[in-house]
Amino acid sequence: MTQQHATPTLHDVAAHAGVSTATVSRCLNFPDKVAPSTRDRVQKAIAALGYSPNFGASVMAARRTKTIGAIIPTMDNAIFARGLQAFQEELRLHGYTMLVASTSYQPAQEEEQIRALVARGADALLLIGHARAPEIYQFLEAQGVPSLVTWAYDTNAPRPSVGFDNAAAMGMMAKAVLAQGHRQLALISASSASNDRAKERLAGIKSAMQANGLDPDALDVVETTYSIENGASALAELMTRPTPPTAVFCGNDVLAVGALRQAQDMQINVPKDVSIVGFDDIELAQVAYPPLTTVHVPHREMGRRAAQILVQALKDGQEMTSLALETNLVMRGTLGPAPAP
Amino acid sequence: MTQQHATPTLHDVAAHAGVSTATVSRCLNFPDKVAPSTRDRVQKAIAALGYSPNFGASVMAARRTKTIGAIIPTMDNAIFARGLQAFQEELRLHGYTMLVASTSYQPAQEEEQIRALVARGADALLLIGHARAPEIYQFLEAQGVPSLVTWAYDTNAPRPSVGFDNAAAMGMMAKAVLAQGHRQLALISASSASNDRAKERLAGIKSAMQANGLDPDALDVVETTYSIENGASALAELMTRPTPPTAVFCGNDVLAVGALRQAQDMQINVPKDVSIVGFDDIELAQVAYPPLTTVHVPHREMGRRAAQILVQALKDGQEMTSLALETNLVMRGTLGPAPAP
DNA sequence: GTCGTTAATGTAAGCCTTTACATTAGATCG
DNA sequence: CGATCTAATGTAAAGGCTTACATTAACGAC
Repeated sequence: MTQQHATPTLHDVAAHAGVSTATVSRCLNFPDKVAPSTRDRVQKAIAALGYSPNFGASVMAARRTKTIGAIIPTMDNAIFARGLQAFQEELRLHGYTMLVASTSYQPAQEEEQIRALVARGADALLLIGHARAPEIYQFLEAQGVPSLVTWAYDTNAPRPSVGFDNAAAMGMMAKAVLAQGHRQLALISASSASNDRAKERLAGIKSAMQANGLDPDALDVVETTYSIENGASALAELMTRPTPPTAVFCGNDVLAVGALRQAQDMQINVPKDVSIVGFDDIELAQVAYPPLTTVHVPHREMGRRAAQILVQALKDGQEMTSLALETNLVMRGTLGPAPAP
Repeated sequence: MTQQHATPTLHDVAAHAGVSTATVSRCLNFPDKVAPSTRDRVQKAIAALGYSPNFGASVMAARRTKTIGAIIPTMDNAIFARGLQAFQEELRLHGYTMLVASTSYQPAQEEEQIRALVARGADALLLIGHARAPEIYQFLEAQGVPSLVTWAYDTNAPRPSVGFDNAAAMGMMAKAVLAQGHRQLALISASSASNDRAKERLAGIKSAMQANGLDPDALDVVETTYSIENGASALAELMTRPTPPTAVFCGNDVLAVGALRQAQDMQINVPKDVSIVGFDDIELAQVAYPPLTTVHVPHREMGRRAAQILVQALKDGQEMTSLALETNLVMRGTLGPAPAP
């Protein structure tokens, strides 16, 4: 006749408080739909029994998990960390949980992860960049899972996004570089095939060149994967070409910092002999030596806003509207005037 | 009479394949418990209907979510990113999903997150460091949620952990520093009050000092929060004291890199005037200038192993056994001989 | 052929909440 | 005071899967 010590259920709470299960449930989900006195009683019962709702049951009954999935290329470097942290913090404020998955910049892995998170009950998804197969969007549509693209902003894209104009941001940087007299330009970039941010940034440079009367095709592009090592070897390659660049754009700060280190190793002075500029303004940038001139992206705000938009959409079922954020140049020590020929 | 296009259920698949729901379920969860021919038929039905199991229902029926929570102090810097990435990858291999939450190094927030993840149905938890209120462990015990501590290894601790001996690791570094003739030592560290890693690392230095006939109390400690900025101001403070240190230990690489930058700003040469050493060996370390001498921690392996241990424990219900990992010194450019007095 | 054994499959009882709808009790008003 | 309305609460039906247990089939051993 000993008391069972199974975890208490809604039922137990209801009995203890002398109300129906519906009332307890309402207390939990819509507190102001129940009379204060009843609410009190129920809350006491909950406390007394140490009740905590059963997640599975509530997911099943309510047909939502209060979970939002975020699918990012990588957690390995800091590019996405700060934005994601902000995203998660904001989500929490609204009672949502974040589920992260990473794809190592592989479209196939991304698709797999998207399906996995949807199967896992994600109520909505945060995606990086617009570029992906149309079937994926159809799939999400069919499953009724809203998705928000971030780290990019494109008025022409059919889907909502919160981010910044990668082309304009990099274009701004290109203008600054050109203003320093550089004419031999190079870019170390991620492969632009399946990465629309990379593609846009490249486009930004090219159009700035064009605006300055330069041939955009003269831009020397090395495509590689984002890593310090790869940034280093890309720079090595560039600097040993017949006509080495005097300014090197990098697709992000990680590459830039690698390039910077390589220049150092090769005894090439930055920015005297060659200028190197990055993109993102992550922590690395200010610590590099010389401190990296780069494009500042408001990662935290982007994450916060994305969360707000998503939660709002989930709440009212409305379409999401895109949001453009500002980027700006951070002039530090790695951009200087072009060396005299 | 149009075909309903509701999402198909197990039931539909069973009907389509001409088997019972139990068989379909088994096909999904224990494929080798069903005859190959049946399995084939079921798989075809699944494909034909585009069936995907309902997460909520399966959680409710199986009483597990196949989700493991990871609670880390922060995602903002790279300290935990790499280990977590490896943790997640390994988890995926076993069909588990990772749920992350961060605490900003606040014990209260950590407790909240632990409860949130458990409420959210986490089957197990990954925790950083041993130090937390006993009630939390009791709570986890009561809820039947296994937890594994990582980023620390302590034979004396009552709970399983996979990590490394923080005291020994930092002790090793201290020995190297002392061998360079340094006698005026300082430490920039996180508050050791609720951070056992910090406490252990401090202890490691002190015992090395003792072993060298130095008074451990002569160690000049500045406690602060992990950030580049704070590392910088801590160094500024230390270097303006009446007898500035000749060697500064840092609780992690983030602090060290901040200190390094500050030294630069103050025109203090590293390592000629002062040596600075870090801990963790994150990406930052090799990019700093001069490249940081630090303690290498096998983050990826730690994450991978933690995942394996946890999954195993979940599978067989056995107790977990601790695992100690090796750390090693990475001598780069920021540790040099003590300057002549 | 009979029995025991094992492998494959089926039956059906949960699992615990949410929520549409029904009911009841007060409050308001003509 | 009866009708109407609203707020608070109750009733009970899903919701889709897992799994203990039951059943059946197949195969050898005797």
